[in-house]
Amino acid sequence: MATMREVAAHAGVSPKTVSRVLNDDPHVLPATRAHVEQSMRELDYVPNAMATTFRSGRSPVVGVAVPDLVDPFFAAIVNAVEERALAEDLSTLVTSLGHDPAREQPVLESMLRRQLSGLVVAPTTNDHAYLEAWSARIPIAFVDRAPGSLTADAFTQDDRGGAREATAHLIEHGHRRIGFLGDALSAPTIAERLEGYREALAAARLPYDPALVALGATTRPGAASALVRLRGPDAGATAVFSSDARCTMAVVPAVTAHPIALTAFGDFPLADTLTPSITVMAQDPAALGHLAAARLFERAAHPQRSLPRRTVLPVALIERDSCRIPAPHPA
Amino acid sequence: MATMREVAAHAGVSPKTVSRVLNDDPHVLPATRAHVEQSMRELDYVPNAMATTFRSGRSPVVGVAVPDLVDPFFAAIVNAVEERALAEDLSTLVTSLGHDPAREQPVLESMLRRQLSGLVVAPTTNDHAYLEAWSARIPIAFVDRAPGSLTADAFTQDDRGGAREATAHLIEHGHRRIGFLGDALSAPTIAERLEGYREALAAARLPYDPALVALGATTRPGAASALVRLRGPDAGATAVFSSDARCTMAVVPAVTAHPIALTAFGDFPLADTLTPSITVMAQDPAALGHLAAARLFERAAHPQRSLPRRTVLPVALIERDSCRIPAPHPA
DNA sequence: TTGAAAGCGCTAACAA
DNA sequence: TTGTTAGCGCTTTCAA
Repeated sequence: MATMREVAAHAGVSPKTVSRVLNDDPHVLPATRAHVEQSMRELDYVPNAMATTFRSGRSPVVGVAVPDLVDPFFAAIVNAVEERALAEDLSTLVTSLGHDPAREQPVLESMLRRQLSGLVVAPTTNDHAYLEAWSARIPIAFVDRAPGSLTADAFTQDDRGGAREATAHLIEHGHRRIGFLGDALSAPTIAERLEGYREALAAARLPYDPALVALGATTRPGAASALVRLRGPDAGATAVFSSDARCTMAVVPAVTAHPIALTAFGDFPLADTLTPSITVMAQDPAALGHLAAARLFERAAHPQRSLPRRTVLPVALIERDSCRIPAPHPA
Repeated sequence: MATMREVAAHAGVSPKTVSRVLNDDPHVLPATRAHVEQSMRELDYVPNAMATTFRSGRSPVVGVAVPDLVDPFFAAIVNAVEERALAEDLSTLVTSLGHDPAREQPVLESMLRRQLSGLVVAPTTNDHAYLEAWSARIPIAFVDRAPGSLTADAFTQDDRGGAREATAHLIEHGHRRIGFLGDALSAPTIAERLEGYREALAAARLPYDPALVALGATTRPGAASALVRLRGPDAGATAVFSSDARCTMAVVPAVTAHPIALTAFGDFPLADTLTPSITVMAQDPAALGHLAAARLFERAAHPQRSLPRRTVLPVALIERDSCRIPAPHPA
C-alpha cells in the first residue's frame, strides 16, 4: 500500500508534485508527469480516498435512510437518490431504519457524524427536533413524510387528496360501506389518508363509522382476519381502501381468494397481473428520490437561495379491475 | 462545529484527556471526566467520524454492489448484509451496478479506494482479475455469481441442480417440448441453468432443440413475443422454464393472459397469489447476504484461517399451480 | 492519572 | 514549474 510520499521519493520529486499529477494540475512538465506516473505504476499506487476526504472536510457521500429497503417503493427512492448522486460523483450510504421508531435517531446521527454531503430520509418518527443542529451544517431532505418540529425540505405525495379520490372512486362504483386499512395512525401519511377517506365519505354524505377502520393489519393472517371482520355483520363493508403498501401486500391474497372491491394507495409490481388486477393511486417514488437528491445539491451550491420547503407531488389513479367488484348483496 | 481541541481548551485539559473520556478509558478521574463531559455538552461537541476513520486507517463501512436494487432478490441481499454489518457496528455503502458490465470496474474501484472493511458484490462481469490486488488487502465476497479469474469467497446457489429439477418437474407433468427463457448466456448463472435444463432433457431422453431457447426477453413485450414464438409451430413448446427473475417478471403477465405451464428460477412477492400461482425454485437471498457478510468479518478477524472458497446453497422447489397447466393438444 | 509530541495521507497557501 | 510548511481531527506512543 504505497503512499504519495513513497511515490514522491521513488520519482525523486516532492509529494506535492505527485498530488499535482494526480489532480491533473496543468503546472507540471510533461516529463515530470510521465516520470511520476511511471513511479505510481511501479509501486501500484492507489490514492487513499479517506485521506482526501478527511482533508477536504466533507465526504463525497449522500446518506439515504428508509424504513425498509425490500419494499419496492423505498427501493425506488434509494435507487433514484443513487442515480442523482452518481451524476455528482457522490456515493450513497444506505441504511434501513426498520419499523421501530426508536432506531431512527441513533442511526441517523451515526450517519451524520460522517460529515455527509447530504441526507435523504424517509422517517419513521414524527419528532425531528434532534436534527435541528445537524441541518444547519448538512442539507437534509425528507421524502414520503414531512419532518415534525423541524424546518427542512420535504417531498411528499398528496396523501389526503389521493385517499379522497381512491375512496370516492369506490363510492362511484356504488359502495356505501367502505373499510379503511392502514398500518398505524401515528404515521402522518396514514393519518392524512384517513382524513382523505373521511372527506370522501362526507362529500357523499356517508357516515364515518370507526368499525370500518382496521389498523395494524400488516401481515397476511392479520389482514385476512381484518377483512373477515370488515365484511362481517358489524361493519358490513362491501369495499376496502388499503392505505399503505404493507397492508396492501398483506391483504391482496385474501382479496384474491374472496373478492371484494379494493383500491390501494401505492402501485406495486404485478398489480396489473393479479386476478383481479388492483386499482391503485400511483405514487412516484423515483421522482421523490430524484427531487430530494437534487435539492440537496442545490442547497449545497447556493446556501442562501430561498426555495420552497414543501413539495407535494400529485398521485394518479390507475383504474384496473379490483374497484369494479360488486357488493355481494345489491343495495 | 467544535473540535476536540476546543473542548480540551474549554475544560482546561489536554486533547488526549478528552479523547480518553470519549473512548471510556478508565484512567480518568471521575471529576475530570465530569468536567470534560460538561464542556462537551456546552460546546455541542460531536466527534468527527471522518478523522477517527482516517486515523484508524480503515473505515467502518462494508460495501455492497448489486446489479439492481429494485429487484427484490438483490434488495434482500443488501438488506441481509446491512443487518449483519450493523451487528458489527459497521455501515453499509450501497451501489447499483446496473446491467452494463462496463460500469462494474470503475464503480467497485471507487468503493475500494475508501479503505472499506469489506465488500460484497453480485457481479455483472465474468473477469475479476482487476480485483486481485485489492483482495489482498480488503476481504471481498461474491454472491449469486462466483468470480472469474480470481480466488475469492463466493456464495452461490445450485443453479444447475435447481434448473435441472425445475425442468424435470415439467417433464414429470408430461411436457416434452419445454422452452427456456433467460437473460443472456454471458452470465454464468444463466449458462449454468441452461446446462441444468439440458441435463434434465437428456435424463428424460428428450432432444435439445435450440429453437426452444429464447434469450434476452427481459421486457414485457419482448417476453410476450418470445412466448408466441415458443408456442408457435417451429418450437412447439407446451411449457416454459424461466431461468431468471427479470425474464420471469416480464413473462408472467403473458402467462397469466394465455396460460402455459411454467416453472421459474427464483421466488418473488405474490408469486403464490397470481392466477395461476407460479411454481418456483426458491433461492435464499437473505442467507446469501448473511453468509457473505459474516465471511468478511471472519476473514478480517482471522486472516490466516483457511475456509472453503465456494459455498453453494441449495434451492427448493415450491410447487404451485403454474406447472400443472396441461399442454393444449394432449400428446 | 494526565500531557506532549508526533503523525495518519493528503493538499492549500505560499515561497522559491 | 516545483518545493516547503503547515494542518485537517484524532489517537498512539512515551514521558511526567
